[in-house]
Amino acid sequence: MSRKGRSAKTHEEILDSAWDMIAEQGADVSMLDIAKAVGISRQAIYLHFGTRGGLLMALVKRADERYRIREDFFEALDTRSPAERLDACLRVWLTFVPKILPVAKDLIRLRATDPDASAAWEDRMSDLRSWLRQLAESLYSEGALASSWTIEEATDYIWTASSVQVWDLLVVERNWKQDRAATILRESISKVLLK
Amino acid sequence: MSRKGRSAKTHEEILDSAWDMIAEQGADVSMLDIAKAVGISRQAIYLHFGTRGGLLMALVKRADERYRIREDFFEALDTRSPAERLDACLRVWLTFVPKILPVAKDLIRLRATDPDASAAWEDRMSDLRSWLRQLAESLYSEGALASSWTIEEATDYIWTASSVQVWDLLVVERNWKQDRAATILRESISKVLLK
DNA sequence: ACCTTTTCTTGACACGTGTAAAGATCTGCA
DNA sequence: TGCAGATCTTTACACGTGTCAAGAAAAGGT
Repeated sequence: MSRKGRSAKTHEEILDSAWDMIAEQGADVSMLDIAKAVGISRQAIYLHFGTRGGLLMALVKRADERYRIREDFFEALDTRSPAERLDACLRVWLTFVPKILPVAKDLIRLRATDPDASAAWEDRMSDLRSWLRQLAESLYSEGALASSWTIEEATDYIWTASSVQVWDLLVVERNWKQDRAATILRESISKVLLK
Repeated sequence: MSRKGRSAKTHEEILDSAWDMIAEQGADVSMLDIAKAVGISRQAIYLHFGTRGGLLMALVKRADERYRIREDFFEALDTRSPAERLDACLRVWLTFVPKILPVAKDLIRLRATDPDASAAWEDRMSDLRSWLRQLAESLYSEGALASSWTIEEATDYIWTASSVQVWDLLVVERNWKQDRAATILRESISKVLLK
């Protein structure tokens, strides 16, 4: 957990404050702002999380566990009908995306300048893609995938079309309601991939 | 052009160097790096472009004009058959996207912290959406749009699905070849939108 | 050649991230 | 109680963006 010999209490307090503040103000929140809110020094945060990217990554991973994204996804992966399986998996993921949106956006922004943040995010995306690959494989092996798709391309397509970036464009930039965005993304991905 | 009483020669030299350096190293290029390459002081760049976001925006706008994106798009908009029209417009746009990708990515990154960059980019995206809206309108009025789509939603969907962000995910993150990415995006957008 | 205006440079500052080292404080335990 | 180690603070620095003001240098006209 990258906090060699650090207080678990302070650790959690930082995460709690940071989550709330970033949800409200995004990239405008400085490390000093978060430190002040917790009542500690700026450097204490660096001792706990290394960099801003490290803090954001810890927030994402905590959310992963709290919302049981992995468990819910694999439960959806059990759905029998291919079409319903794709729909169920996308429902799970698209329910999770808005929850981590502010933190994930800032993390994506930092990837350009923070190699550690970049590696950690890529690692997590690699996991997500392995789940989506299983989904694509199951669709393929049951003959549900439209003929022109390979498993790899289908995986990448789902990954892209249901990404944080796409969600941000529709919901934040274009003010789509969350339900509407989720519905259209699920329907359009199904239409593109399935026979 | 935001360069009240500044040398046009220096202005162009900055743009030339910045374009090349950002194409190669993206966000790693500092304003000082660019200044050194041109042989001027860091502050001279700020006198010409205000901020890093201003410089990037000037690069994007110069590319808009050089590659005649607007003209080419409206020429494609003249295509008679609805399906071919959508395809032609997407071809034009998706040919342009990779050209501005490095600069656009950095600009998108800066939006979170630079209000001017944010406003300028949003302004440009507003133009693009007005073009896409005309495309969506023409498809709608000729009955080519699948029944569930409104003009506004179709516009936003095309805008999102053919965005710089989506291109980046497929081509940069997932190493898709440009042709393959363009083809799949064109085909999938057509499949989703058209009857 | 001279003077003026335009253009660019220099140096300084505020604020952000990230790193390092030294000192203070708090905690558990003998 | 008092020590030792863990934890946090303080101070300082390097580098980035962005802004400001004073001055040098180049360009132009007369």
